[in-house]
Amino acid sequence: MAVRLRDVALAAGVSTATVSLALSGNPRISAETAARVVEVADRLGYRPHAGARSLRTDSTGSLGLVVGDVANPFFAELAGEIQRAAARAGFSIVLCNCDEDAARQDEYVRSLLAGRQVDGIILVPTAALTPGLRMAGAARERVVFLDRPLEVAGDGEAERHLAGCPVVRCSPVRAFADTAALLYDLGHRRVGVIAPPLETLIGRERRDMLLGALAAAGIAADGVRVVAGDFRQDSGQRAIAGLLDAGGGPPPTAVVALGGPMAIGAMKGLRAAGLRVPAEISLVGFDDAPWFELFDPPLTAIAQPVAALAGAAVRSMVELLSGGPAEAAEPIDVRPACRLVRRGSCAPPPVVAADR
Amino acid sequence: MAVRLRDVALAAGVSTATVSLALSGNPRISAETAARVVEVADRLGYRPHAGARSLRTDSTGSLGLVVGDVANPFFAELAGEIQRAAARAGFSIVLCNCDEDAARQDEYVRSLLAGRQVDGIILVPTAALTPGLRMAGAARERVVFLDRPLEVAGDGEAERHLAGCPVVRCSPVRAFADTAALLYDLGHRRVGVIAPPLETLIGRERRDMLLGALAAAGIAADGVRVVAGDFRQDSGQRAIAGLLDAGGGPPPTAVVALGGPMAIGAMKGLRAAGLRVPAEISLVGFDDAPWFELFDPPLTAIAQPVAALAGAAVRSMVELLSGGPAEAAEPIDVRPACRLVRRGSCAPPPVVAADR
DNA sequence: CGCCGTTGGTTAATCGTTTAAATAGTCGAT
DNA sequence: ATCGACTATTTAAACGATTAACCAACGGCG
Repeated sequence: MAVRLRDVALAAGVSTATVSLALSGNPRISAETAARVVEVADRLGYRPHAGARSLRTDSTGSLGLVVGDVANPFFAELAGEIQRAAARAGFSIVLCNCDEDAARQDEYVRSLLAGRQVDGIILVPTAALTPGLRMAGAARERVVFLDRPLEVAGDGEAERHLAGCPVVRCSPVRAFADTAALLYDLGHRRVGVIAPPLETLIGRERRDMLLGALAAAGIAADGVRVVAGDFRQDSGQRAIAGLLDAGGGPPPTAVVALGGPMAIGAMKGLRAAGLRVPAEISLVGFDDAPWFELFDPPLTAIAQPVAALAGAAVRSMVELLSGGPAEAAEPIDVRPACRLVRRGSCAPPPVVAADR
Repeated sequence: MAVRLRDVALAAGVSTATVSLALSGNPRISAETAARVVEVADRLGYRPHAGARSLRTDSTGSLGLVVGDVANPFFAELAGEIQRAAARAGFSIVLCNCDEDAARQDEYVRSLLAGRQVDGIILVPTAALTPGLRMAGAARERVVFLDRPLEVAGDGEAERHLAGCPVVRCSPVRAFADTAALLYDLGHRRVGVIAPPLETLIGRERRDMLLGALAAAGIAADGVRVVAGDFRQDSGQRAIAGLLDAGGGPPPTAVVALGGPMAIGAMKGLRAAGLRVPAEISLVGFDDAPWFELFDPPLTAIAQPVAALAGAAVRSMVELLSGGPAEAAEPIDVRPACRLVRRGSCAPPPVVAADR
């Protein structure tokens, strides 16, 4: 049923070695023979048995992609772009949803890598340094971190190596500065921040960057209130409650949600709380989607250059696989950077609530 | 570096055969030996080399998932659910975006299957019967069609077999009836339909089912106007133009878009045309998303039971792989069926435009 | 003529598992 | 003691591709 190398060899009247070499374009095979072999091969519809090849060469031509959940629109777009970029580079993608769960994430990277199911893994890490990742780093495994940098705690052997895994992301500092300026100019002085989990580096990093930007723009630190979510939509919704009725001073007049689905949750939360956006409270999201413009109100959000990110990730992976620098030191900051796309969800704070 | 079966055998003081048998739970191995082997195996962190296993058993433990584009929210959700269901069944998923392009789709099914990269393919077919699919069907390949049934033109050998591939979907008739009733009751008598490509069976099927429902509800056939899209967002937007200024009678007072992203496009198109939804024109989409409720207005749409669909698809695949009926005749209609989720995008037609 | 280099190809070993077939050991019955 | 009939384990043969090592044929050259 299946046509094997041997069948092609038989049909072309040469040895299997010749077929293999010819198909891989080895110059030791004469042009005529090569041509004949190729012709026969695709007349028979020959495709090399992936397993056999993988056994022999210890490489599979596929990459693992481990994300929180493809249903998250940011990941969906990312997955699409990565698959396309990978296909162009001759790789296929095996998709894994870890549901933002560290244990599941670990299990996926371990089993994909250890079982030689893939040549490498592109990982959008969900959590801080877990045992599995630590091991992967220590073993100099083929992992590229995407979008979220990973914490390197301590300075043991394992950590040093883990740090060596390439990290691909893009800088939000400019977009944060724009956001801060926008909010300040509109008159906001109290802003709520829905951050990613603060146990993770990315959580603290985004928070700190945003806080820095707000401060630089002139919004006093004691005007900002931070609550952490877990990247999921629900956590965004819950966070709104926390932001709104936490004891102490008056509630924020603007909220920025620092992770895709959390912004959607926030919008639902705000609506549930009976607050009108942007008349009574402004909202900025992170990770854009084309249909945000159809929201009520159209959601202002910080967009990541997804295609560029995806391209850089697979490029980085390919390089890593072809013996690139295992000790790649600095995160690769992809250009173009994140950018703020202004839509309708930001407006001046209500007069009664605005101080000064 | 990598720990092989032999390493485990050595460490446990038995032969490789014993290890293999023990790990697969073969009762011919004594309980004590088995226990020892298992213990050693996971102390060493042994994972079988996927390629080697695949070579020997001619099965890979992975399934191909070929869709139009994961960035399409319906596919994104589907992909997530399928990956989870597959994981539960012990399969991993290799993801392929064919960008709603028939040639690319063909290429993916051919290369995945012929190269034994996957055991089977779950396919949301993008087009009518293509040569590649015809061959796949003829060769009794491991393919399950999902969501969109496939046209079986002619009655040659190839077609008969292709028809044998299982088809998993869910019936929209109830939801269509509800839609028709809703529109009728609101007073609509002229409705525009944005259909999938009419060269495809799914396109004609959805159109005909909807038209039937509209007629049954009392909306005369000459009141409905159909224009086809290609499932992509842009085509929905363009379709609106076609629906609106096509010569002849007055424009529709309601539009139903029969495919995910096309509804979003339609909404953009309507807005671009300066029409207010639902005051001036009503809109119903197909394929729901949780954030449709945040749209302006909240988009009424027909939801497919995605998780059920995904579950049925992998179940069907597993059954097929374990020697199920290759001649599986009828499409498997998944329960629960599609259902109409009413939100704010439908209202009575404007009085001036409403006839009678 | 004999030797060498080159060109174009083949032989055979190998990758890590699985599994049919062979083998050793044990026990009971004769 | 001998012969099955088990049981637990091992031996060895695949699976299909890649590739190092080998070889034949042919010219050119001293």
